[in-house]
Amino acid sequence: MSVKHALLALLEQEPMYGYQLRAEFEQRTGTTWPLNVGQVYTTLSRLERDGLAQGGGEDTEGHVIYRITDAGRDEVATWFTTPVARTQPPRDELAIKLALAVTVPGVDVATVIQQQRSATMAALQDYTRLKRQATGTARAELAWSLVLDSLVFAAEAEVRWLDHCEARLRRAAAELDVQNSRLTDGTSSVKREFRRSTGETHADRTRR
Amino acid sequence: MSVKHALLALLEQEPMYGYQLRAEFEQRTGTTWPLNVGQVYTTLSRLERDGLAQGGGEDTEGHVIYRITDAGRDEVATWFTTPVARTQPPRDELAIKLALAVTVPGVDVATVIQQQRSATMAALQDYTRLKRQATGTARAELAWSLVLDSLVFAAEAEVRWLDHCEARLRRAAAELDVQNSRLTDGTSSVKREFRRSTGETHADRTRR
DNA sequence: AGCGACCACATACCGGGTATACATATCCCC
DNA sequence: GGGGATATGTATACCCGGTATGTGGTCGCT
Repeated sequence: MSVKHALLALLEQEPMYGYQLRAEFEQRTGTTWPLNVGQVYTTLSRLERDGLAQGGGEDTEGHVIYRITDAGRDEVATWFTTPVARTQPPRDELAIKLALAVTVPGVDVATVIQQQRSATMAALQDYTRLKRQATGTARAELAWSLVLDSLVFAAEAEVRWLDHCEARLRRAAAELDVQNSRLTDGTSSVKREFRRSTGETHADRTRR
Repeated sequence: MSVKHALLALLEQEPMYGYQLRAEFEQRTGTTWPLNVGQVYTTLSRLERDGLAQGGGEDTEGHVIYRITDAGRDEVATWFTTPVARTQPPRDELAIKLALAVTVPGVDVATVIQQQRSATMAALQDYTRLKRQATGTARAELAWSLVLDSLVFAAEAEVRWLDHCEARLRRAAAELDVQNSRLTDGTSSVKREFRRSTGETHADRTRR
């Protein structure tokens, strides 16, 4: 949903055509998330379908110009005033991977963690190198710089989390070994135990 | 791609049927990311199409059992040994939102930041409340606990980043005001300046 | 004239994700 | 014991995000 609202926000500033929207989006985010032109056009047609934008008029050079509607302006306003929901965070590939690595036997979790930390720290190096280039004071430069900072903060948190995981796994190693033998001789009993222990039903889960 | 590999990893442990795969996945992640059953079946059919898993046999109760293939085992192994790429990070809605809020005139950035911080800190409260419930020592409990920690670390980093943004915006306020007048009287010149300054071409961007 | 780049728009296609249909089985309760 | 709510289990339709590709036009270069 972020691309849809971002395009709307750009259209609120000024009517634009598709190609221009992509350029403006990438300028502001420093091409951190390159935006495929095709997605711009499909998104625009959906915006038009939903009555949030309206395209058709041509400018002096024959471009198909899209302009925001009143409903679209409302949508942008609520987007900016409503915080992004943290109740259903997007799937985190790394967290899923580690959760599986811990629970599936025969996976060398320590190595997984170490390799990931190396990769993330390498990414951090790239970010700090890029930061040296983003020293302008223009609004777009500032925005890009903030986006970069967000990547840095996220990567640093990831490294800290990996360290934390290592520590917890080391600490729990002894207990886990005990638990281990209980797990291996009866997988189905474990499963039943899980189902019984969570009062939650299938319908509860599908309903939300 | 994370769901696909997660299901494969579960199948490596033991042949399973669709419904069971969902239960196992949610047990390990503590229903942090509820998994729609439909996605399990579509993913399984894609896995079968790609030769990574193979289903058809029925168990004693008539369930459609899927089992991993050798190619699937290879896929899981490479998944666990290859770190998740940070070169093209997934789109961060909040970062995009702030980048737009900063560059589009007429948006109260300070309020956006404050409201987001409140929401994120509320989420943090929920996480710590949940953490008190996850005190078991079983493998699945440990995995869920680690997933929760990852959410906590990410949320904390987000709050820190928001503080950081506030500070930078305050510091740059004076310069921005100067820049402001230059921006408002010639948007197209800014655009041209951007295009000229980045040596990168459209083809470069689409090619990668 | 021909080649290659860039600009601009449009569409096909795929995978992730949700909602829903449909069929059994179980359980509770009047 | 019949019936409604609930749970299990599989399958499919649909939408959206995202990528790749097709088509046509302009400009500059050799």
